[in-house]
Amino acid sequence: MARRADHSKEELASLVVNTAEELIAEEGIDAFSARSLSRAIGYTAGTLYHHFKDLDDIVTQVNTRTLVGLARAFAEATPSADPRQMLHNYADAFLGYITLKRNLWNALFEFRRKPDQPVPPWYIEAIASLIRIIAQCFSDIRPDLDEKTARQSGQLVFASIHSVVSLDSSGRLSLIMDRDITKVVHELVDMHILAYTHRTK
Amino acid sequence: MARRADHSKEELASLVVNTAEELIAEEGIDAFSARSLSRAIGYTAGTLYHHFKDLDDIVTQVNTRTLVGLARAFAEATPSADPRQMLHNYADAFLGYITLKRNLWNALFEFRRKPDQPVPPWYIEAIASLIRIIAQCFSDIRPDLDEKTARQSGQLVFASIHSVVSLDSSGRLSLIMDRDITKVVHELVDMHILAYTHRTK
DNA sequence: AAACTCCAGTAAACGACGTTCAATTAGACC
DNA sequence: GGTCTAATTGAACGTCGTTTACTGGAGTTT
Repeated sequence: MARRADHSKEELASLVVNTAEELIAEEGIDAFSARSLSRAIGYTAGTLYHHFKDLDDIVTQVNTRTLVGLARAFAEATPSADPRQMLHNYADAFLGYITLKRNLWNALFEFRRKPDQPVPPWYIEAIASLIRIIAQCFSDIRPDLDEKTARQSGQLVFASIHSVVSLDSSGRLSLIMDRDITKVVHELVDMHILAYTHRTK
Repeated sequence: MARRADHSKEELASLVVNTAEELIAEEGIDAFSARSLSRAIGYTAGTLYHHFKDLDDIVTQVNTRTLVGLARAFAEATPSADPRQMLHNYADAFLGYITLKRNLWNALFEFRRKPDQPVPPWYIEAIASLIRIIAQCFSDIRPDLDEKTARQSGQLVFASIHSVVSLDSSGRLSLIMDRDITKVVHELVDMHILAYTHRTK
């Protein structure tokens, strides 16, 4: 078994989170456990609890990375002067990212934290910053509408797309429709653009 | 412990499903287990496996009831000659039903069946019949568009609303927005109507 | 260099989980 | 009453997250 000389406190902490990320990415959140993680890093399960509050703590750190990665994917989306096209480009960035990191993305929303456990605030802030980017496109489409309306549309399109993609990832989209997720997402984007374009207030 | 004289095979089967439904409705799917169920009916856990293949089997039967109940809620939605109003009425029926049966509704989508386990076909058919009802409203709004377009819009609005409601039920809608689910759902309906009304093809 | 303190890490345990199975036992039939 | 069958049990298996008493090596003090 590994001894403390092998890794400093910080090294071990990042070893744990890195390995957790790999395991979840490869095997999915269902196959992830305290014992499989500790086995993978060459320590026993108890050690994890000296460095992290619980498994939730570890998964949350992995999830944070996943969210940061999505923000980067957004930042690297193909630029376009047309806000409508830009919304589609963000959709492609989103689709590309979650396709690449399917299991990690699912972990973000499938991992069941124990009840009452509040969502860490930077989760919310990370998502809010993505929605701000989307809302800006809506503002560009109809500059006459106020900022709140654009933000709400951004939230709606984000929630809709996220949800449909989640359904797809968990294999349940086929309960509702037998169509390609990429097509569905872009159709949703078109739908939101069309509705926003024709809004009266 | 209960003996076989207490319940016939059929009585016991329905006792199991009834009790499972009650337990899930009251405590949520997370608190539901083979042992808690068997304790509630006065048998041991092993007995469950003589009458059902596994827990999945039992939960699936409960879920089927939930879907049937939703179909009834749709059928009992306030009628309206205006297809746009009717879509909102269906949305209200949906919201009312899942508010009433929150935990059962969550069980439908949160219960993790083991991998590769195919979704029972009548699940899909039950949902398809709901979507047909919605698609009819879209057909009435724009009779000039073909049936396939209406059906796809029906699927899209169903998926969007279902997803947003799921996010809300699992407490994760607040990750994205801080708004009342009823408002959001009706706004989504309006948006889909607006977009459908202005479709070009 | 020996003694001492401290704490990272271990192994074992706890109480849960889904599921299986040999043994028992109650009811049905002859 | 005896025999057969099938329902039911209780213990067991291997899993899970988490806690805990103990150990032994590293760093510090004498």
